[in-house]
Amino acid sequence: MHTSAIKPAITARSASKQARRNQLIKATLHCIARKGLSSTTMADITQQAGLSLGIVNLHFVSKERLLIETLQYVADEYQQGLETIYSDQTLNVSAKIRAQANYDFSKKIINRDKLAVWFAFWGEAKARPTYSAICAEYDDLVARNLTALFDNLKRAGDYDNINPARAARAYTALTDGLWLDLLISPRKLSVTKAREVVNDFLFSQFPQHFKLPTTI
Amino acid sequence: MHTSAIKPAITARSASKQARRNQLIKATLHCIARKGLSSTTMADITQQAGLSLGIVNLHFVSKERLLIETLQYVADEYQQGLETIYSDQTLNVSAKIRAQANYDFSKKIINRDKLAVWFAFWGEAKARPTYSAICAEYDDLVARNLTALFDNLKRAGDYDNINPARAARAYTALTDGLWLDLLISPRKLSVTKAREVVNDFLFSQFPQHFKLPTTI
DNA sequence: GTCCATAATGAATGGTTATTCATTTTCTTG
DNA sequence: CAAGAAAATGAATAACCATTCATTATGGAC
Repeated sequence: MHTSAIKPAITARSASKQARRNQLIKATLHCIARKGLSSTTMADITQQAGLSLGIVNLHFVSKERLLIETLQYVADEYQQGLETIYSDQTLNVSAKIRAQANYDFSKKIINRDKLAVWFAFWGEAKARPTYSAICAEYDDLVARNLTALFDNLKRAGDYDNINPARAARAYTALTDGLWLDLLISPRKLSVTKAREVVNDFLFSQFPQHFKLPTTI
Repeated sequence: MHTSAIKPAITARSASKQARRNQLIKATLHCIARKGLSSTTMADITQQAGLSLGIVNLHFVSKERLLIETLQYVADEYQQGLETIYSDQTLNVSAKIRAQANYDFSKKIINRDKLAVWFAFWGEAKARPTYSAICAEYDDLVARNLTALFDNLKRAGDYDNINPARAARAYTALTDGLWLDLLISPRKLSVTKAREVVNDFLFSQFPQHFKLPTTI
């Protein structure tokens, strides 16, 4: 009763706090996707969450902090998915690359709402160092791991002309650019087509390890 | 005296009006790059231009209109440069592609201020159809022309595996992504490196028409 | 030089929005 | 159940900002 009573109380309390924070972050995501970063207000967010106006300041101190934690949330989610792939011992090198390509264009990562949030923050990044710091961090993870994977493939095949670091740069730039296209002109570019573009790229760099997409 | 006096007066007047508009657009560009789209105010813009507070409403009716015309200005500038290349009769197909690649990473196009402006608007694009319409328009121009150029190369060489439309998509996505990288982490990616990535890509797609970059 | 049309100014206005905090509600503990 | 702490509320506040418009400056025509 004595000692055991303390811990549940603390956990229950902090758990509920974390739940509220997540609830507000989710609401923020939704609002940014619908209205854009610049015209999302505290009233929008709290209404979307079904809570009262003062709640954000109670849990996040300020709007700016909430926005930062929202970006961090999306970045963390993406990063975790990738780390699961990178650390999966059952996958060989090319399977890992394929897994990342699938992941990068999976429903979890690229619904238009999440894309809108990414680009909303990227748009403000130059003016706000905190935003670019968060973005740069995940960029680094991808660059390091992909370079290592490509380097492995290079040793495994006949790929004298390949520069692994540059190929990794190209891959991330390619996916970022395709995401942008999916956001801006979804009528012109479908997810299926975007996948084909990535597959083309991988095949052109490592023809011994990736298949040529079915339709030319 | 009679008839000749009318014309100069009109031109002088309208020229001065256009000059004021351009002055304000330039100031807007500068402010967005420094402070971000969301925290650029009318006071910022007019101060930057060295003019009075009411001037924007006089020349552009509203802030929103000024922003739209600012985006249009940057988009037009980019588009004009490209059209000059596409219509240059002295260049053959691969020279045109090389010219575009040079142009896309020239000082005129990618100073960080202009990149910041592009991405600021892209960030708001989902929530504001007017923005995405302007962006989509230039996207289309590039897609059509590059596809045609790649198609030409395909006929000229031994490129059975190439899908010209997809290669064009890949090129634009690649450059968009590299621009983003240059904006977010300029410490990690230099313009020189970005150019190498693009050259690698062109070589990998059309090895008979582009040179392998010097350093692997 | 005078007049007048046009351009520019910036103080005042009104609408919007983040933040605060006194009050109320909810939940835990004994 | 009582009491008290923690969480939540939302009306009030204060800051900010786009827009307006009465007033002033400018420059060309005669």
